[in-house]
Amino acid sequence: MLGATNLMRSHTQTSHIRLKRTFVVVTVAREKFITPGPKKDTKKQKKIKFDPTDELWKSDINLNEDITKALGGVALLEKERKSGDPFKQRAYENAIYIITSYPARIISGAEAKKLQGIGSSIANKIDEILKTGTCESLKEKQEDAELFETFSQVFGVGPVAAKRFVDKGYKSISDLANDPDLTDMQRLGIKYVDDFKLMIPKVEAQGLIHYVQDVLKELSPAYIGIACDGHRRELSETNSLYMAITHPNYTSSPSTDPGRLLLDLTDALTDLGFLTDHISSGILKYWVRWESIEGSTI
DNA sequence: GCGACACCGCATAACT
DNA sequence: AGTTATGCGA
DNA sequence: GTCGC
Repeated sequence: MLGATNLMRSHTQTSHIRLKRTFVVVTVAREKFITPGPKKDTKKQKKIKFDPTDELWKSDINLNEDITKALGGVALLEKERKSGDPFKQRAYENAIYIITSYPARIISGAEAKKLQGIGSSIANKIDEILKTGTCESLKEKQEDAELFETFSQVFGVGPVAAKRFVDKGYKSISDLANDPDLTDMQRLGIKYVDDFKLMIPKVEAQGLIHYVQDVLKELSPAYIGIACDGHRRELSETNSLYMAITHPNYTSSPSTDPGRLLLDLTDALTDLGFLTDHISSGILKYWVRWESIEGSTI
């Protein structure tokens, strides 16, 4: 939460809106969420540390594209196989990023291993890539990895579900629609798979924000609703929209909060026909899909 | 060799 | 029925 | 997966 004022600290809600094609997400931030955590101290490093701001690392072209490409494939396979261990995944991404930025041709795994972020496992793979041009494991499972990536694009489908779909033999997103075990969120994700990829131009998002703010004002003039995230950062377009809403009398307490702050708003927006599909809904979080109203200027 | 690598709310499944 | 675990998004 | 203890 940016600029956590006293107001934000005691009571906060976020609303995420996406349009035309649109989605609204509303969350109430808890005190814990905006409390800055402890800083970790960095230690000495004997390995060569990657610093993207250093002139030394400024490389316009990737001199090791064969390596990073193969590693990218291996990373995807690992993700598919292990249903996405986030730490392993990050380790691969980090290594690929470093090698891509490396301003010289890598001629051995040992050379790469000197870099902080590249250990023996990736060093060995680099040797294999340099020797054979690829990794053995890549050849057989390439298609699975690609399908895994495709299915992962669906909102509500994570590594576990994506892997399940691959194992079931599905070949396209349209195949997923018939799966008997889809969650509601996944059904919506399939329905709006293209929709979710659309960006919301700034001007359009502003209209949405004002619309929500007007509805909020009508509920109670004391309500406060402000845009966050991409809008706050003045981006020309965003792929989603968040709002934080609150009220002077509101305090976020899971045990006592009846959730009315959020529900009053979403009920009103639903009655107006503004909200359509409800992705999820709770006391602290409310996600919905919404359509622009026919003839409306927003 | 072994834990850290950020955290949390919600929906749903898997428990008891 | 209530409780805990898992998957997911961000 | 890599790193640091």
